[in-house]
Amino acid sequence: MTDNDADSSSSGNRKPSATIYDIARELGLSPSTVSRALTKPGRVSEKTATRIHKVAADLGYRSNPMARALPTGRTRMLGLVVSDLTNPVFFRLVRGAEQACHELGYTLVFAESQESAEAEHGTLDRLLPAVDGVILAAARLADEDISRIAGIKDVVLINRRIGDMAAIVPDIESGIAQAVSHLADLGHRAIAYVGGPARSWMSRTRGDLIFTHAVAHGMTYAEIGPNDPTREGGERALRRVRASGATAILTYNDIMAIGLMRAYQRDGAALPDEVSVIGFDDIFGADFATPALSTVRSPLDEIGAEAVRLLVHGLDGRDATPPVELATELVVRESTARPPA
Amino acid sequence: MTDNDADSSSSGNRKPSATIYDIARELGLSPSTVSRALTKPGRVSEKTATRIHKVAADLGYRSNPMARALPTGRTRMLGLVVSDLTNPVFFRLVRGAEQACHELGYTLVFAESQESAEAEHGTLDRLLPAVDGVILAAARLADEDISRIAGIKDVVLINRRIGDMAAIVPDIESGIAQAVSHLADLGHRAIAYVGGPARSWMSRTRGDLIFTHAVAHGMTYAEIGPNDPTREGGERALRRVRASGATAILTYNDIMAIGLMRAYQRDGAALPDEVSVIGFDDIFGADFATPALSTVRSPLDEIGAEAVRLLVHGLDGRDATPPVELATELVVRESTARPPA
DNA sequence: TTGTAAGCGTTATCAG
DNA sequence: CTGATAACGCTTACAA
Repeated sequence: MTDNDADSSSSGNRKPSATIYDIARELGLSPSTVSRALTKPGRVSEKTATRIHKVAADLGYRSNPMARALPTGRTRMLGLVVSDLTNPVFFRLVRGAEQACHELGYTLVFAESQESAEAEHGTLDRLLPAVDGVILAAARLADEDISRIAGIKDVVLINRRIGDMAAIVPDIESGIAQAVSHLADLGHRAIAYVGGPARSWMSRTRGDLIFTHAVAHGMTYAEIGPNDPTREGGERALRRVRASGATAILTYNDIMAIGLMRAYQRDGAALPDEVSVIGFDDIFGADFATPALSTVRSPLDEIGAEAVRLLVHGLDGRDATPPVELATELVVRESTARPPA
Repeated sequence: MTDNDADSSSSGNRKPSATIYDIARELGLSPSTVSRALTKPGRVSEKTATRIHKVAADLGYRSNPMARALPTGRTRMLGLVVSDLTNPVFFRLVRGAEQACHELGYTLVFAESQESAEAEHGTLDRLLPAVDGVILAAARLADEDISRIAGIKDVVLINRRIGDMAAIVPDIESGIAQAVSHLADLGHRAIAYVGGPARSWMSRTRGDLIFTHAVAHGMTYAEIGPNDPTREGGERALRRVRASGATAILTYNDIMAIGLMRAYQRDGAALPDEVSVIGFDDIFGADFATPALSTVRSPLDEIGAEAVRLLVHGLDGRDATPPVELATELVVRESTARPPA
């Protein structure tokens, strides 16, 4: 059996990758010296260190993260849990998180947690033992599930607060204030908020803030929901939205806004002349919807990155830096206009 | 309850999770028996097996994947490498892959490989030792880089062929045939293809196929590219597209199509009256662009899932099932019409 | 500065 | 059917 690596079936007999033992043997050193040279700069003589690095490179040595994780208890992997992989909101989040991980030398692992029941036996349970900590961007997960997870691993929440758990939440009020005064300036007097899932902390918070600002502007406020945070959710809300008599609608997120607009248009309504709509997040595609969607933009990438930093900060035992308040802002596009006369 | 779980800083003194030793001690058994009971059904007496499972549940035991990976050499993790996390094409791919992983008891890990240089030192190198195999959906990765990776771990390619490496590629011809005859039926005589990155196997393949079918229909064919596979790439192609004199445009992907349409519209062109455009993939948002984009749809979810199945199939030493040919199909929406008279 | 040896949680081999 | 015992690749006291 000669070393046939060029075998067509890629699986099978691949030569095992080099270990610190191979390097040690090659150099007549002890494995521990090699280990030190590779991980603890300065704790090994300059000379041997360079020799070791050279051989390591020659052998194409890569440290085995599993083997390293055993004695240290640290895998240098982080989990990111989202509620729906298909929701484009998460992609900028993922992006930011992935980049921060990269900078910090961590690897990102994903999971989708459709419902809390799923969380019990699903991917999450397989994921948890493999990571050092978890970032939770799963609006639909129940508080109890999250507490359970927090009892096992370090957790950072995104867009949600539970007690004093570490969390990254942008300053939503800034964007909402802008949105509501924008609407007021246009002459709207009646606002409706199409909410998301009942469980969603963020949906409630947005609703409350919109309410406060609407009232401050002497506007009327109606809340419609809970709804699925999906396009269909937005579409299905149409009748109740119409019934509210509002001329300006804010939805829990952009997808719902897009769904709602589609439903209006199918109904023969002219947008934005008949109603103004504003979404949240500024997801991919918001700008090429028709009309282009005005929205309260969240700095999703930074949120993802900050969550990672906060998490590894905590992991390193450093004091959890108080979460930076990231600003949100209104992006005015074409879905808002004066109310009908 | 002295169990002070409600400690404000979540990090710190978490109680170490139970091991098979804990279970063994509790029951006066040997660890190996516990291990068997938990992994090899039937190789342990019914009675002890149930006792073990009970205690395991009571103790909240989760097997440690790192520890398991060491003796077995298998981490039960799969890597998914994409070239741009921000590209919505990947959403559905990821979705499908994640689900298949879930079913097979694997965990999915992600990496973004912007360029091959990056692949050398970046996330990929940290990822590789941690996974059993990799799915490559990175059109921009050079063949050599891929070969290098294939020399280390099992690889399955997506939307690309290199030699006889395992790959999942849908039957693009079916969709292209439909697209081109659709255009021919509408009366178009001149087609242009706005290609993607020079390195992209898929871009070339699509171009070649379009060419063949265009000629077969007695149409004129022009190729424009290479271009960035982004919205900007599509926008920037406008002048050259116009210069081609084509009345029907196919672009390498949907985002470029959307970019191109925007550029046309900014230029004052009426779509689809002036030109028809067709994209590829049917990404999120294609249907709410204006005009709603006609596109050659790929079964991205299934592609992702099939890639995973093929990969773990190979991992298990079973003969790599010949990749199923998944069909593509034209989705006609509003971006195609008769050419101007 | 370097080497020795123990141990991390599991699986696998071999006896009993 | 069950129990010792030796790996797996790495880190980390503790010694030299």
